[in-house]
Amino acid sequence: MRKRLSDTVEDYLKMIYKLSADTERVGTGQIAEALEVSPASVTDMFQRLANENPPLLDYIKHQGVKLTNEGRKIALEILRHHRLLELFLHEVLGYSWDQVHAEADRLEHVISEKFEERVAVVLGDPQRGLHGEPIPNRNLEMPDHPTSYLHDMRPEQRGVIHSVSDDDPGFLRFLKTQGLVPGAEFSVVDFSPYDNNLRLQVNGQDQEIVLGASVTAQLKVEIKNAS
Amino acid sequence: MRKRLSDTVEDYLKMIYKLSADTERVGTGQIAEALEVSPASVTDMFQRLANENPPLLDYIKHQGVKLTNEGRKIALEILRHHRLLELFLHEVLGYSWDQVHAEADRLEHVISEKFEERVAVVLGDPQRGLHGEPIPNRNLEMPDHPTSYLHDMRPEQRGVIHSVSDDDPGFLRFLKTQGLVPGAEFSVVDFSPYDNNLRLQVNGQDQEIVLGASVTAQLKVEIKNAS
DNA sequence: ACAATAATTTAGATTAGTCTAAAATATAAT
DNA sequence: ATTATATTTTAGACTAATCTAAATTATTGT
Ligand SMILES: [Mn+2]
Ligand SMILES: [Mn+2]
Ligand SMILES: [Mn+2]
Ligand SMILES: [Mn+2]
Repeated sequence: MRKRLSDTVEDYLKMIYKLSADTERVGTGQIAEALEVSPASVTDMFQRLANENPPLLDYIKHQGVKLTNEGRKIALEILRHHRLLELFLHEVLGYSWDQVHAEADRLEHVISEKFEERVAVVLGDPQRGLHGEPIPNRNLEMPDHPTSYLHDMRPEQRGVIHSVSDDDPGFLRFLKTQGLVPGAEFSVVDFSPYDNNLRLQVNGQDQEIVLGASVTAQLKVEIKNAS
Repeated sequence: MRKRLSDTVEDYLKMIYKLSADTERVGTGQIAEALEVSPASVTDMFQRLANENPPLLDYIKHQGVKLTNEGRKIALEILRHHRLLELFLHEVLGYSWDQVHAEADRLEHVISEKFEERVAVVLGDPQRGLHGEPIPNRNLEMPDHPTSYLHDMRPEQRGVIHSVSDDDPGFLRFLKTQGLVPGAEFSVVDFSPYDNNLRLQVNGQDQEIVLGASVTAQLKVEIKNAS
């Protein structure tokens, strides 16, 4: 039995995990920005979590933090809850894909292991969330998944939308109108170097679409090998 | 939009509502006992809730509190959440009737109005909870329900179990083995004045059973008119 | 290499919810 | 009607999580 952690602590760990995809260490300012709290609050929390027993963070002054194995386990636990819940809200309670995130963000801290397990069974042990994200398995191992963004693709390349940023309902509704859902195949037809706009042809859509960097940086893709 | 209240505040209001079934005003000590906090903490909370805008409690020093209409609405809201959730956990996720309470006690504070509504629809707008309790309707009106306890019945009387105290898993499992579930009909065959034991014949059970006051005081009954 | 700027940390304060110990008040008993 | 007991309230303190303002440390540009 692990000590009961506050929602706040769980949110910090989850966010540190997410931002660790990009950089080895995560800085005070990044977390302050992402969680919308002051940098001073973040420093305080970093210190507290690094002094926990066992430590949840590896903290070096002025250089930010790295999750310990303990801390990562907790982050993955919460992420599993979140993604199972989103799917559950959609499949069982009929939420639309832009409505699930906010509800899951609260419930993820509150459900028991039993609830998690029952939901997983009802859903048939899914490996991917409603927005395409990989779901950590029962042992909290994260399945392999692509790490490229649409943002970095160039003309001639073909790909499949893997997963999309899920926290902005308006953005999600927009994506759906454009057919940009996980599994959608597309090819890049043009690139504008100054604004980083990409022109795409999405399979099944009759019009080509042009997307700015603020959109393309939110879409993870699997890049198809040229055949 | 009502201001977001803490889980703690919601628990106080819910408990005050429950204890108000017996006495007009609820005292400091009763709540301290029920919520397992010190009397000093309760006094503090009584004062804070009475000074809210609008006030959630009507507090008179040394005489305890009464819910205001505002306070009652919140208590009923949480109670509706709790009872819908218990039923949902049982029907949809396969929890047994002794396992639902603890989970619902945490989730009740966290689900949105939308979640509540979807669950109500999935369950077919139930009027009674898994342990027989009345469920406040969408407008937070509590349906009519009996207020007698098995404890106060006497030989010759017949009755139906209406609802049972739901917070002790062991107690709930015991009740099930005795056939003492909501809807069960029975007749009182004997009463022992010194220990308040009651001997019952429960319909469908072959053995008569003897129940002490600590059991009979936990069972709400509908008393059948002699016919 | 050194000053200017940016990021981070420390210091001190605040709020909700809790506690223990002491003071005040109400209830019960003689 | 006093006294004894039980209950409630007040006073003062603690923790988690936050803030602002000031101090410190890093980074960057010249
Ligand atoms: Mn999400
Ligand atoms: Mn879990
Ligand atoms: Mn319950
Ligand atoms: Mn509600």
